Amino acid sequence: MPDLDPVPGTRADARHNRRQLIIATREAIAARGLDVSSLDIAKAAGVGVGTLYRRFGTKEALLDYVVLGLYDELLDTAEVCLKRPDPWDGLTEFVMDLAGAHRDSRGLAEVTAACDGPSSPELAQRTIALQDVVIRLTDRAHAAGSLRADVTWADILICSRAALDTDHCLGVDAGPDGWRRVVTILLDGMRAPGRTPLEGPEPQVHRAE
Amino acid sequence: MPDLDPVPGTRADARHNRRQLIIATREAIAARGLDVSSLDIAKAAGVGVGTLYRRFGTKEALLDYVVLGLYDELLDTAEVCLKRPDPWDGLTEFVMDLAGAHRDSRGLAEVTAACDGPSSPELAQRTIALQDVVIRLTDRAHAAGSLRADVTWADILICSRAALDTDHCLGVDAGPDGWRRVVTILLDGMRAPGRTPLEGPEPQVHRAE
DNA sequence: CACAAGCGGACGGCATCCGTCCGATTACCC
DNA sequence: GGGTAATCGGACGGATGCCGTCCGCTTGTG
Repeated sequence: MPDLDPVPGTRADARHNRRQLIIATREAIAARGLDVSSLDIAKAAGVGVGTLYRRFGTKEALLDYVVLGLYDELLDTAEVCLKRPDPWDGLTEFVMDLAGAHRDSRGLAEVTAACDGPSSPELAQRTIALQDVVIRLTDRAHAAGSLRADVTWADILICSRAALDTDHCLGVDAGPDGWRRVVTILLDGMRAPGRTPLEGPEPQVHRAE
Repeated sequence: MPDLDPVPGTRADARHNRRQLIIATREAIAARGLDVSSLDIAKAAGVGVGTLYRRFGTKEALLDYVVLGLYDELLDTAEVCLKRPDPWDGLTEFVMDLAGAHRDSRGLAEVTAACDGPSSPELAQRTIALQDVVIRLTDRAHAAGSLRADVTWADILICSRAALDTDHCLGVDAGPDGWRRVVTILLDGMRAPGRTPLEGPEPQVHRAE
């Protein structure tokens, strides 16, 4: 959780409020997505809306800052997975983690789904870094022969969103960890050798240059 | 598309407007979900809001009627799948169809995800009927030995929501039919014999009695 | 202890939505 | 073809929600 405060000349209460705002924003976008009201965030942080705008200038800026933190955590996890001795273990762990992160924060899920590319240069940089790690994870698993050949790294990313909305269906309740069953089934379907050939075009990449 | 008009004594223009409203509502909730404004629906139908309320009494009533139609279509597809000679083919076709239906109508996806049970007795009846067909589809596939034993019929329902939000992730674009790749991978993961055991509790059922 | 920095939340302005109501229009029956 | 009752469109009142500012009061700090 990035809490270093970039404005060291501020008073102690201001720093404290800044932190509370970040924490509250994290929780708010996790639960309700990016469409949170300034008032909700401020209330949850125990401050007035004025303080939010004084500390961050814009609601937008606050959200950007928090989302960037989430991306950085994602990168950390990904690099841990890359260090696993078994390529398949590393890949599956990553997919499970990314799926979990998406589920843990609706706001994060909304940002990774943005089809017009990242909103800020910082986010674009993290996106590319994440893509690179996923490519390496996938290459390793392909080389080891544990991942079916027709599954691309882009499929891996797409599939890690599959557990997003799988809590209920037609009266069935998957329970709090039900999404893990879905991801497990998916991963089994990805193991080499594949059985049903994947048809249609592979997912395409828009690299933000 | 259910268009029989339940109020035969009405004038021709009234019947026509009623139909237009139903069509417009279908398209509106497909694209934007259940949270559509009366004005949007009326505009798309080429009528005034007054007509909407005159024909259906409530926005709620109009939505209910349209959703019920979607459920009935779902039931028809399901029963077609049940008639396929190969149990595995029938099951996979159903999962693909249900996933597609969820994707085709955001409104339908919102209704099937309702965790507090169906809102109307009519919907509850359709829900149970659908569950019954899925149970039979699953039993057949289990009996034939083509579906791994630890996948339950409830898993089938849950998994048919997995393709709901899989269009983009971190700059990757799955394309218009990309979701089919996800479902295909899932179905491969469901084939007997399973490889990674499914842990955790099975999805639970809330039968609306 | 003085005072600058910081605080809370009321506020004006804007957008959206619901469901009603009424003057104008039109389908249908004779 | 004409009279009439059914129907229509959309303006409207009332309600809600959100943004970002502004100002009188509070508080940390040198």
